[in-house]
Amino acid sequence: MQADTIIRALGALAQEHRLAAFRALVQAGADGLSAGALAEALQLPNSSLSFHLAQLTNAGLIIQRRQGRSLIYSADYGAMNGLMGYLMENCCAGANCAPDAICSISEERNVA
Amino acid sequence: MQADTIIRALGALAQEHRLAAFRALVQAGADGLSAGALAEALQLPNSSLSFHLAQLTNAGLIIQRRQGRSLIYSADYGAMNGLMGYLMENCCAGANCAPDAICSISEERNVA
DNA sequence: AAATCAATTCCATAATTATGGAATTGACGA
DNA sequence: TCGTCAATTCCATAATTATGGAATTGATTT
Repeated sequence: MQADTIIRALGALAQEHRLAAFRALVQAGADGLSAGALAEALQLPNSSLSFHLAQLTNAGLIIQRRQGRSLIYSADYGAMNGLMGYLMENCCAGANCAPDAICSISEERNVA
Repeated sequence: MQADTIIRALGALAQEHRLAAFRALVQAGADGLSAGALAEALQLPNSSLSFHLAQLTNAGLIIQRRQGRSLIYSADYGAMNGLMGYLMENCCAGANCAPDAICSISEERNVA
């Protein structure tokens, strides 16, 4: 995974409304949520939400599909995997991990 | 964990030089690296690196300690755990996870 | 206490990012 | 094909963030 892709993903998540939107989608699972439902849930003007959803989409974190007049968004779990794996790559140089380190988990994830 | 804390952490990581610095520290493990060693490794002016290290410290992602004239930085693995757990909280509403979802891993982490 | 070295803070400039009302695009039902 | 609804794009304004040279702070050696 490219550093640039990772930075876009992190930047996309580093914003109050986008973080809230992403988490709502993570929790919604495969069914996803419409833009309208998200705007309602987050109490945001449509144009603002649309801007934020575009950022998340551009960063590859969420996926858009059309259903009638609505656009349905859902989280891309594969992208999340990649993001976390990248952050933990070669954690502790592969050894001497502190007890609270998560290297073992990141390795598990990288294998998958 | 607070949303605001998470946003600061993500924002701190969403920058080329800070992401590189953080990863170098993750890979360095508990020994850490001095500011000078990092500046050398990343080919950055001291003042710029200092600015970025302050952001990472403020976000709680890295820890500073003094060793003689040098300041040694190291990654805070606990903060990373918290960050990832937060992003995956209630993933898929606890059920129906897609095959590529990482819910099981995030639960494992939340328990720890 | 003076010289030196590591690193930070200060500061002005440059660049990027967020906001929301108004206009527009695309899809559906009568 | 007209009216309506869902959502996006446009755009000007406001706010935040990055950069690096020069000055400063703190710690060490002689």
